[in-house]
Amino acid sequence: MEKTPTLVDVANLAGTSKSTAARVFSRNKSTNVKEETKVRVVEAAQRLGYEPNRQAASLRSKKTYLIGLCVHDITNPSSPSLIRGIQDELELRGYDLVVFNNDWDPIKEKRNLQAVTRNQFDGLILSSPSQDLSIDELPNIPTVLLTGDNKLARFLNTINTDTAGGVKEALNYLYSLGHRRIGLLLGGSVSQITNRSQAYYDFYHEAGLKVEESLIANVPFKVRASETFELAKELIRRIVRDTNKPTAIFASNDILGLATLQIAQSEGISIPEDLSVVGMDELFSAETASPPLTSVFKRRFEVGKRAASNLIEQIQFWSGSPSRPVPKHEVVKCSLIIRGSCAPISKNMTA
Amino acid sequence: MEKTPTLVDVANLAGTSKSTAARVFSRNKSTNVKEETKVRVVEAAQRLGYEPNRQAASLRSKKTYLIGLCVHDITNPSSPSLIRGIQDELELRGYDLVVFNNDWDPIKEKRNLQAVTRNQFDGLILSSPSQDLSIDELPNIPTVLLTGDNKLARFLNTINTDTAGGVKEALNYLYSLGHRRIGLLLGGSVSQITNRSQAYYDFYHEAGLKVEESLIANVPFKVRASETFELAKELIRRIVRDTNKPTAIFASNDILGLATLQIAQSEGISIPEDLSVVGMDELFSAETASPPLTSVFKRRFEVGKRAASNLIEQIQFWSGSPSRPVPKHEVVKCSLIIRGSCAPISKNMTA
DNA sequence: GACTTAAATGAGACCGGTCTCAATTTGAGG
DNA sequence: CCTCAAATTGAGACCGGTCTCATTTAAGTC
Repeated sequence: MEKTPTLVDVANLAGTSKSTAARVFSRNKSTNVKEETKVRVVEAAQRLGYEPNRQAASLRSKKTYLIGLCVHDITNPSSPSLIRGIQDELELRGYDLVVFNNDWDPIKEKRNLQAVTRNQFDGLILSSPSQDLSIDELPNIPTVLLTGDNKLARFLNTINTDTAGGVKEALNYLYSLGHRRIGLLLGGSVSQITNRSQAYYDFYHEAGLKVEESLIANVPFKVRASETFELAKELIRRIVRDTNKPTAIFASNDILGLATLQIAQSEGISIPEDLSVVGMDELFSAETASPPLTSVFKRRFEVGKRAASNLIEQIQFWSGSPSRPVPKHEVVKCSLIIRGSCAPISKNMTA
Repeated sequence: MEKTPTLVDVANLAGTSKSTAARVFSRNKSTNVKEETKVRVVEAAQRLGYEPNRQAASLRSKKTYLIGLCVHDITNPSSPSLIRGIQDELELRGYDLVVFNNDWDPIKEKRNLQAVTRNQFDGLILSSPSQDLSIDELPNIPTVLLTGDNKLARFLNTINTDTAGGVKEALNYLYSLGHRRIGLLLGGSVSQITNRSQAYYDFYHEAGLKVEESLIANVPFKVRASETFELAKELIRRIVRDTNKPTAIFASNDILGLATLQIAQSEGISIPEDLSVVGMDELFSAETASPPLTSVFKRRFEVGKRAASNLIEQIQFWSGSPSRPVPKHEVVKCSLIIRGSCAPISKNMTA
């Protein structure tokens, strides 16, 4: 039927040249078009229902206004708020976002990066690429990395959560409630585990306490959250049944924290009276748990916003320069959300 | 500095014409290229690190291999698995997905639709557009609708969850456990509320029971899940303190179900001994709650997959025809996930 | 070997914008 | 009214593929 109108159609109707009409819709501010002409063009466009064709535009201008994001899995509870932060920031600047899942699979990761190149995206946000990804396997476009502990951090801007700080804040809080024997549940990737256990050791050292290795447990990583959850329950049951059990537990992610809550309840341990629990990640589940789980909030939304604005800045300044600029690294502080899963230590706990 | 190689570069290196080289990378299967030539071209491409430029391709072919998805909010707990289903199905067909949030705002919704047009997307999935959106405000491209109760359903293919069926299944289950006085918690959009309360009335009618209006409560809709959660708690507290309280509660979404769990616990009502609870939506939180919440699973992932494959089919068959085809409507059945929040009715409940 | 048909390749227009550069118009100043 | 710089406008190449159509080459057939 009637084909979609093009810029030429608009120009004809408005009685100007294609060039002038183009200037009306150009993103480039420095276009000089007489007010009267502009009005005529806009009206013509309106009448025809004209909408600029971005594919055509980007072919010449090399700008697609599309950004790629590679995460492990959008289904992972920490993804949505990150993505939302990115989207909100991008929307302000007129960019759209395409999300890819790599499912922790390096092969898939590379395929996704290829798609990024093929689609001529203007920028890329990498949530946590595999360690063996090298810089020249990346598309040569502005990029932001969301993990500090990756080799690529030597080349790319990073926005990173201060998890170590968050761990310390949580431990400090438990310490201030009188807890001295604090269990540590570790999980996730290797770097997450080392990072968090390091913070734990540091805290104990600074506090002048001795670490009891029996209080530390490591939950093997599983892709599916519910599998992790099941595994964690087994482990926690053991810890909690131990005669020598801790008075508090710091779970380095909310899944572990929630598992602790559930196990405790099924074992007849009441929380927070008999055991204090702190989680990390600030999932919605933490809020709805019974009791609501005190948790270290990683502010993924904020991370997303910062990543996006950092990226746009890069896009604006990088254009033309031959090699990547010197990378900058930003850190986002965590904050502790206190809810009902912790209590001061009581007599009957210090058996 | 060395600019990215183009098809012409590849053709030159391979010693063929641009046309022949193009055929090697064409998606169109019916391309006749001699095996030997093909190898030469592929090798040349490899050597140059050539990656086809999709913007250029789509300018002429009118195919962008991009699909748009409009949801309320990616942060909404039911979004991620839906999106993942769509992505997985699209990936198989070589399409990528751009997600837009409308935040329940018709203005934003229209802006998003404009972006869909501007970007020349090949297809569109509308999660739940506002009721006052008319068919000619939509981009004239293949579209799938994910709500059956919208005016647009007269024009568009829909994939819809059989929520009414799910409600009945849940009520049936409670009935089979001996429950006769089942509370109903309603929430969400108007259509969701009418839909589910209708199913509830139908069930009671078919079972030959009389509905007690005092057992039905309506939680006003809030954008933020945690606000809904707080509101719900107030309401539930009232129901549960009532001397004439129900023996079971069906919450028409998991947020309400979880709120029930939390309130019950804080009121000293133990679940499932004193009160059975069934939720709906199958959030991860339902699994991690204490006790784990029995819930009607809406299979959003499946919905997503079906929506995507339905859309692709449309794209393949619709091409060229002047007007939209006669819409087809698919329904995805719910399934009840039984966990620990329900028990058979006991003597002391039937006061 | 000539003839017919299918397979493979090449030429060049075309998609709908952007971008550069030249041409035209406008406005201030003298 | 004339001059000159600044503001507007117009012309047309260009981006990197796809698509159509013509041409060349290969494969059968008798």
